[in-house]
Amino acid sequence: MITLKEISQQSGFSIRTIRRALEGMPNVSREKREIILEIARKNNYTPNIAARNLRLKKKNFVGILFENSGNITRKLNTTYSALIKEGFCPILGRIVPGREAECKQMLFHWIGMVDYVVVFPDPISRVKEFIHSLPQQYPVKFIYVDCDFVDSEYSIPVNRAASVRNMINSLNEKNFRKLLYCGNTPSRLQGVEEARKDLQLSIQIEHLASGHEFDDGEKTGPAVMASKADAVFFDTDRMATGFYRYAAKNGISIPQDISVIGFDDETFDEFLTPALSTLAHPSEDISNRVIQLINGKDTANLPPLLMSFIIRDSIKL
Amino acid sequence: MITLKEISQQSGFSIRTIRRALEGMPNVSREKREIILEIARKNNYTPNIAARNLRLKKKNFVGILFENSGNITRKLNTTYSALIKEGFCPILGRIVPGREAECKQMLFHWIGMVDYVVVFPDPISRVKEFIHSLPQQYPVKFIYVDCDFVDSEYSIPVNRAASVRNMINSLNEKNFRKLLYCGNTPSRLQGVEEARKDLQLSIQIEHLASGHEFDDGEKTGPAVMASKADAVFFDTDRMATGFYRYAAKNGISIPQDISVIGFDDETFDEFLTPALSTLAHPSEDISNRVIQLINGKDTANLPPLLMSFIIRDSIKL
DNA sequence: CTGAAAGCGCTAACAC
DNA sequence: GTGTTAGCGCTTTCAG
Repeated sequence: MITLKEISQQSGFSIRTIRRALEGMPNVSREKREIILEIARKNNYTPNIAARNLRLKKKNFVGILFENSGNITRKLNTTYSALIKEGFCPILGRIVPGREAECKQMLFHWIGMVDYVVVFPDPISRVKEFIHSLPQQYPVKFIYVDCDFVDSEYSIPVNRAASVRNMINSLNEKNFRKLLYCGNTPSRLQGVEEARKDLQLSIQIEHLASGHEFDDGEKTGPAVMASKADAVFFDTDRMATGFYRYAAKNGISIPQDISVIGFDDETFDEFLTPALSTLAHPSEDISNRVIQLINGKDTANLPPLLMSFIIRDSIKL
Repeated sequence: MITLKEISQQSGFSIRTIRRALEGMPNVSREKREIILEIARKNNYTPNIAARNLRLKKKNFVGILFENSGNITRKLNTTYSALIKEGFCPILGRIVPGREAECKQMLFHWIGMVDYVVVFPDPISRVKEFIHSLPQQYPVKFIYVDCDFVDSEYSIPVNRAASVRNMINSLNEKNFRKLLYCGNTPSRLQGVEEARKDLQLSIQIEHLASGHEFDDGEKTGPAVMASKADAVFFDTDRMATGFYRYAAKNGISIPQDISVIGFDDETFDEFLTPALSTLAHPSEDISNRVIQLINGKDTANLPPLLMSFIIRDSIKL
């Protein structure tokens, strides 16, 4: 890895001249420029961005912390690309429940590299306290995406309750008779309540409390079918996948016997059989707000974002 | 973000003393140490690692390039954790087919930050030329994991053919009559051939050429069933998932009617119904070799790694 | 047209 | 015990 200084020594010109040549600035004689460019090319010169940032007191890196262990979700991917497009360099880091220490060590390395860290907690986070404790510990700004348990000026809120309400309204318009909500998340429950109260619905809604993992989805199978609902809405796509297993084992056809709706729009949803309908995070909107925040704009007064209802084969139309 | 210099100014002691206090070194009087620690704590001092690395000409960051767009695979996760455990800081970056420019820009930022970049190509890579071109362009060392199309002293080879052969041998021992291999990948084909030649097999093997995406798996459905094989082995888990859809739509029971084996051990495999059997990458072995390489050990003479055959519900025993 | 030099935040050799 | 200083690779101001 050759440096400006070395190019300067090899060529005999000053560092200032090297830079002028490399940056294509005027005021360098043709011959010198060519000599310099030749040396740079031959040695594969690339500037040391760490040194540049140090000098400029400016940081091109933006941290992205995400919790979901296996999947890089759609919203994260969109933000990642948007950051690169804006000239930043995203660096990804995982938070794994039970391995918070790893994450701390990583953040420690990030100091001096990043001004901002975008946090994407799991829709149902298992490391709330840890995420909560971050801002006090590191001299960087944390941007919280769809994270209702942290209050910060750098928040990008998503109104999940309103999104659930809209989804229920849509089912109602499609003449579904009875929806069973399966899970136990405040935002979803609130959405269900809002739908019941605010809208004139003919659809009947019931709630079945349960966990929100794969196994929970499978376990609720008998109760779901006993409810005689014609549609079931789960807390997570994982859960819905669990219910798929119950259905497969018990001769239940989706969506003929019951329509299924998940939450999150995980990448595998469309590869399930039948492809899973779900509520999807507003990836584009999120990445736009992230960019705005990093560029110093105040987004505190903007309204919360909404998720969209993605209808796939798991819904009987 | 407070710096050593500022602590020095606020306290009136020299930078050297500050460091000694902060690092817990001897030769600082108790009172001074306490004053210093107090200032540091109050201002939340964290060292600027970028500056430290610049000074030490040492780089704690290790890049990890991965191609698989939605999933962070098991082998990548294991390496990630291992690196942190060893005191390095992994920074993740995606390669997305069609977006090589994004990746280049990212790598550009990494220069000066990293000495090593670990590359995890997709099992069936769509950016071979790009990956091939990397070493010539950036002054860092690229470590290639299970990447048979690049030849480098920093390679971690995985013998996929031998792994396939072992899997077939195992099926043979379980008294399967006929295996259909579905796909079109040289390494798998070679494994099939080796099994045929080297082993005394009673199992019959046929090959059905096809693509290796989700849709290809679904499309091969009729031919797979027509083959009367009692087990089918696909090029990828994605493909196997596609075949699951065909099975679901056509009343075919897995594994009663046919056993299914994938390749990759994607995170969603165990959530499919039935849970998908597959060949899994040797995550632990890979991460160990990565660490060895980064620590300057020569692994060129070590034997290639082997994948393991993970038997789940999709195989009839 | 070209060069010298300061300084970003940190570490470590060397002095007192 | 404590302070001074050079230098990592880069950018930029100022002087010729």
